[in-house]
Amino acid sequence: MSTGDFHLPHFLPYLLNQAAEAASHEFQRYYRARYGMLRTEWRVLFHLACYGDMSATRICDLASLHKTKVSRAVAALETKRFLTRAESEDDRRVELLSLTPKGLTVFRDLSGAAERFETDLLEHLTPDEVLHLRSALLKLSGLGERSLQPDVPL
Amino acid sequence: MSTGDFHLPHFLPYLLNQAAEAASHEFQRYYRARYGMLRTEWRVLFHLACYGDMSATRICDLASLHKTKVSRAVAALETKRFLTRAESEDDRRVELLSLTPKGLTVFRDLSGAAERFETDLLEHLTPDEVLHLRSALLKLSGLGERSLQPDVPL
DNA sequence: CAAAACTCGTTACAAATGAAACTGGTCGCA
DNA sequence: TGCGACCAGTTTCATTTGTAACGAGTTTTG
Repeated sequence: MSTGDFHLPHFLPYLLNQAAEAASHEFQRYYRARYGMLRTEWRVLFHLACYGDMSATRICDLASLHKTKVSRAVAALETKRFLTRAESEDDRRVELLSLTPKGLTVFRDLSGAAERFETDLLEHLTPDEVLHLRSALLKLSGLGERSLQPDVPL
Repeated sequence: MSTGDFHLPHFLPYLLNQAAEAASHEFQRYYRARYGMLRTEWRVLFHLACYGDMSATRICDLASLHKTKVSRAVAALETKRFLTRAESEDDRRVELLSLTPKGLTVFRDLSGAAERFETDLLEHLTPDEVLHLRSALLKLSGLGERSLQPDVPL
């Protein structure tokens, strides 16, 4: 039958999702098995490790995550003693999140694993392909703009 | 601070996920608002429309979806009268799924919308970039192999 | 041809998610 | 100063998902 000329594997949102899931799969198994972590948890951890201490809201902005998700991830990471909170002195609503040494160690383990998984992934692409791929994805994701926002806007 | 040289927006699984979510967002709003559909539901619908009638298990294989997800999506689509089931004569465990005319109409609407959203997305990329992008994503997704499997293997 | 092993699809229960209400805190402005 | 609008982060509740067990049917194998 095959009605219409729409071809599913050419539809970019679909293709992107399939590629994203396939690409994330091994890494996900790793951090789940090893630290019982959820996706949002490693993301929060990585944001703190890569960009330094910051508030939950700032992580929401950088990672396009909803604040409830981040709130729960922060709670989980605190329970695991991977981070600590400190009330900001400027604004007592804000909590400044910092990784503990333990959290930092976990980050180093995870980022090492991440790099290995990524290397495996990229094995099937030429370096040139990888370059073009990242550039295109960066444009699509809108990740470029966000990271330019200053820490304390205006 | 910025510990380690790991740069999050270069990590492919992360980048892919961000791009995938950004790319899916508008389309998701559309099918949710218009038909109260979930992601798995449109995927099932599209598989039937693009590849013709098939069983739930075959959709699982093609789309890398878990059978419970597909089972629930099929139930929802049946409730909405977008598809019907017919017990296979060869094997009474299997249900052959077919779109109703109504389901087909919905597909035509959704695929039209999908194409418009995709066009918008691709506006920021050159045709050449798009070509490379799709090719790389296809390799990463493993979607290439799956679609080659015959309907009745061996 | 009967019992064991396997497959299709559903269901039941636990865990994760999303939306909205809520708590405590800050800011603007009369 | 005090009141209303706004913001950070949490909690609650409904929805969605994942896992494991299940019922019914088929295939294998002895």
